[in-house]
Amino acid sequence: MPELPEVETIRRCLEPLLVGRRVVGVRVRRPDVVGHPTSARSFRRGVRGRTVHAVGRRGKYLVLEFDGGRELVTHLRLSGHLAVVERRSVPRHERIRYVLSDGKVLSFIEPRALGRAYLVERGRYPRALRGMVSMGPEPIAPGFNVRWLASQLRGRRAPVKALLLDQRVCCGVGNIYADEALHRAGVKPARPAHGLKPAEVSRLADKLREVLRDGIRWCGTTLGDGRYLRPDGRAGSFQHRLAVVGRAGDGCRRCGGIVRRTRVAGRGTYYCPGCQK
DNA sequence: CTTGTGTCCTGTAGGC
DNA sequence: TGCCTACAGGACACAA
Repeated sequence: MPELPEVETIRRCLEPLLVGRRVVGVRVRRPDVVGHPTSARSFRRGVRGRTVHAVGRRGKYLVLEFDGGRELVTHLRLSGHLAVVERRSVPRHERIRYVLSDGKVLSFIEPRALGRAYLVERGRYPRALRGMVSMGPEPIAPGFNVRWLASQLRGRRAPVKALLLDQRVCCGVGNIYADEALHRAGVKPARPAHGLKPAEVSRLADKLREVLRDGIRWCGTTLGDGRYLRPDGRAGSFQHRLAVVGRAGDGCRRCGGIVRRTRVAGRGTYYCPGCQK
């Protein structure tokens, strides 16, 4: 499932392939993945003819900036995938197809059809995209620090993991990196947020930033489920460096304890009872 | 406001 | 072998 490091990897891969190219054709194969405007026809008409000026990212959203102040915002949700393919190639589960002026095709592939593409005017986000407006600071940017995290955890009795997954608190963080950050920080995912000591909050802020940066460095996490791939079809490699996710029953690499899988905040959760308190 | 639960969606894994 | 069900989860809707 693409989280901040995966979307950032996708962004970096797409940037040189898309900037300066014009979208000469749009094909919507599955209208319900168009989140805005309401009709696939107006989406198609609004995108066609536009030139990509920049490729950005906000949290887990990928943002293609067009001329004329419009943006194509895409959220990949759980199984979404963006691939640059040849003109003849039609990937399985392709939902939207953008034909580019250089003859290549940007294909929005989404087996579960939960991902969405939105065409909006810059800064004017529709109801369906209000998550973009309420989104917190990027954990890898300077605005995210111990003070911010402490202010968000204060007085909250929800499990600390639930707050890491809250995009208003830690944008871009999803199930994998939340578990990995908590493991690096030595904090049990189910701990009520307000019970964390200042040193633990501080460690968590540091480790969150660290694990996201590592995820980017290793080009994201490709697990068997979800099948995240980079736009050129290559896998990421952070899956080889996961400390707890997917390792239930195996030994913790730090303390030798047995990694467990439980359920926290309604999500499958991996942690080590030996070194996470 | 805060917190927990249900919903969307479909490929895959597991049971019999 | 093949059918069926449960499960996975990000973001949002909604209830208490």
